[in-house]
Amino acid sequence: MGILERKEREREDMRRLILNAARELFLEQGYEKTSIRNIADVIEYSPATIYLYYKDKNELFFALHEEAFLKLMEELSSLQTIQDSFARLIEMGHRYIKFAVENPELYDLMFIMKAPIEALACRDEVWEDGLKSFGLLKWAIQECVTAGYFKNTDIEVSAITIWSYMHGLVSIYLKNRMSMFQDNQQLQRMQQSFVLFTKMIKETL
Amino acid sequence: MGILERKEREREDMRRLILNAARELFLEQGYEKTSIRNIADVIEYSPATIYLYYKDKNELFFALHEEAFLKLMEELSSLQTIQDSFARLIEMGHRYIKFAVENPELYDLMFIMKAPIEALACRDEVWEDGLKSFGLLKWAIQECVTAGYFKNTDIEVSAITIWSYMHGLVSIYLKNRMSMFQDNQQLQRMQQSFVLFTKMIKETL
DNA sequence: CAAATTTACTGAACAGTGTTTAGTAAACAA
DNA sequence: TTGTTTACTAAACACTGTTCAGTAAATTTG
Repeated sequence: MGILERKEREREDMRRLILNAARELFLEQGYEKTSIRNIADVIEYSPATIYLYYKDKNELFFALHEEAFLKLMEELSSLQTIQDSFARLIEMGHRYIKFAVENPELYDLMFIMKAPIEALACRDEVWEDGLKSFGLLKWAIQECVTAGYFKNTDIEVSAITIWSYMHGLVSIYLKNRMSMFQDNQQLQRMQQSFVLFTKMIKETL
Repeated sequence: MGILERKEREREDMRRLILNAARELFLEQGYEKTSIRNIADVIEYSPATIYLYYKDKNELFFALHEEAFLKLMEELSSLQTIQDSFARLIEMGHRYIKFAVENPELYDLMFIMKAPIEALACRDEVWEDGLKSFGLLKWAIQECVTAGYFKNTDIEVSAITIWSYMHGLVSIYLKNRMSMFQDNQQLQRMQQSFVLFTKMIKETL
């Protein structure tokens, strides 16, 4: 009975095909200007076909959101090689900013847009990707505590605080709310602020 | 020649009428589910009429965004009465969080959605509301420096850092990315984080 | 192998969206 | 009173996400 397996394979292939087209369009022209019909055009299938593989647009963008988390985790993976735990946390911050600036649409999908979270909600599942990356941050902080860099023991609260700062910084930038600075100064200001924040956590966490 | 003045008044009235309807619908059913046709229905005019008073949807939501800033500034106005400059800055933070939690749609409009900023961009004006409220934050920080609470003299960088943290905290919450905590714990965690952050800036800024 | 059934897909429709335009009726100016 | 401007709208355009009846091919059954 290899037929069922082949059909399952073909189904996965089709899901990939759709996802690849969706990603392409999404990344090159943004979420708002990407329609199911556009995606259907690219893969040369009818729009209705997409609904045989993804329940709705939210599910489709949830799948992309998962991919995005995979990419972020990949970019943070080589972090374990850094010995000093504080340096590691700082490098984690650098890469988080880099990821957000280089992949604004993916960042939006991961941490701002409703669509993926709505997809989760109506299947009432937990936000595993979020949990996992938040876990990584907590781990990095725990290591700093163990190494004696941080005294504060409530790692969860420390993690929220650090993540809030990081998310705020990049999303103010991504959503064009840094227009009080010249365009060419914005990234510089972010760097300056990041340096200040690292000093803050080093001295008081 | 009182006719021209009356017409101008009528024009303003109509803009108000549209804006009130838009605000009502927007606040009770969200941005995504509010259409020009819905607004037209409420005020009992044709959809096309709205376009005689607002260039497009972006302009309409820019007007609401301005209102929202007025409301935030109002909520922060009675702050000047607080004598101690550090206590004042902290209270400012409290009220910022309160505003965001109580007016999630307005907060979205002010700091996350593209629409209002796009309206600005295509008229190439500066983001005055943003500048003004950022100015208020800088003022509050300057007062803390003057009073000897803060040593750090780069107020602009301090302001970005504090605002980033505040914005991150509330927008993670508003965009439902705090699901790693039970629903009833989320606001508590935010408070705990805020307390930690106040300690951080008190000790190192 | 032929017939019956399942699977994969699509055209067309539904109910909406933002926006534009041609045309109309009322208000105003001459 | 005539001519012109103003305020408004019906209808259309080009879209959107989503559903569903119908079709043709693939697969299973007799």
